[in-house]
Amino acid sequence: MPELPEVETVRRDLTRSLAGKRITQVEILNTGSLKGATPKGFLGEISGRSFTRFGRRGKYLILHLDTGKVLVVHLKMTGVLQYQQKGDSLPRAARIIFYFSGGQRLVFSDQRKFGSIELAGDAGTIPSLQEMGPEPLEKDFTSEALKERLGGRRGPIKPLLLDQSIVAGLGNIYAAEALHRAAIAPQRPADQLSGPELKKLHRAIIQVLKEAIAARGSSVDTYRDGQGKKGWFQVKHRVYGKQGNKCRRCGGTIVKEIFRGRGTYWCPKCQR
DNA sequence: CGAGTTTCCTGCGCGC
DNA sequence: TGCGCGCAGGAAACTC
Ligand SMILES: [Zn+2]
Repeated sequence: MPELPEVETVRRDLTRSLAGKRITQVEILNTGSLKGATPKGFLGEISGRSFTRFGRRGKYLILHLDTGKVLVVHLKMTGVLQYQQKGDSLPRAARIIFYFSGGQRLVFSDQRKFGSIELAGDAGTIPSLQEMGPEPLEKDFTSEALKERLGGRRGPIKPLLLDQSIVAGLGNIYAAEALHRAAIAPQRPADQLSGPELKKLHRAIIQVLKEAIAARGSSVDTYRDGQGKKGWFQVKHRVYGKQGNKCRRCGGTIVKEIFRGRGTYWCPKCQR
């Protein structure tokens, strides 16, 4: 599942691959993957254009066109954006393909069709982007900012970490990993976290995201980077997907539980 | 406003 | 080996 580190890896890859390339043609294989324009309108807006800048906000990738318009991409669970050379084999789940003048292509594939590419005048017009919380790797994400965003909410901390309006870019993997590093149980009511615990959590979020970016993300399922290659942070996971294993901190057994309808991985012995 | 529930979609793993 | 079923999950849309 692409979360902040995976989307950031793709952003960096595409920045290198696509700079200065002109789009000659677009092929829409699944119209449901396209938002903000009809297929015909999309072709008209995109053909002949080039990408000028590659941004990210939370798990959204923002591709700026030379017209000033943007493509806002969300990979959701199984979306992949990969740059291919002429002759590379097309992914089975290819949904939208951008062709470039040199014969290369950018392929958006998405097995479960949850992801999308939205054409917009600018990123600010998209409601979910307007409501996005602080970027955890920016300077304004302080432990005070985290506390303020949690705003005395009484619900359990884990679902709140998945709420993009509280912190941008965390998903099931990195919420679990950050809570384990901070030794906080997923069920703990957010308003009962102490000052030191919030500081530890804040630090854990930043550290795990930075380490994951350095490892080019977690390829637990279908995730691939901008070159179609796997990341390797999954081998560094301490709780996510590690049910039945021993906790590296306390020797306890990692469990997987369904909590609030989501798979939740944690160590009941050292996460309190 | 917050909190809970449903929906989207399809490959995979499981049980028989 | 083959079949059918249930599961996984981010976030929008909905209800209470
Ligand atoms: Zn432990």
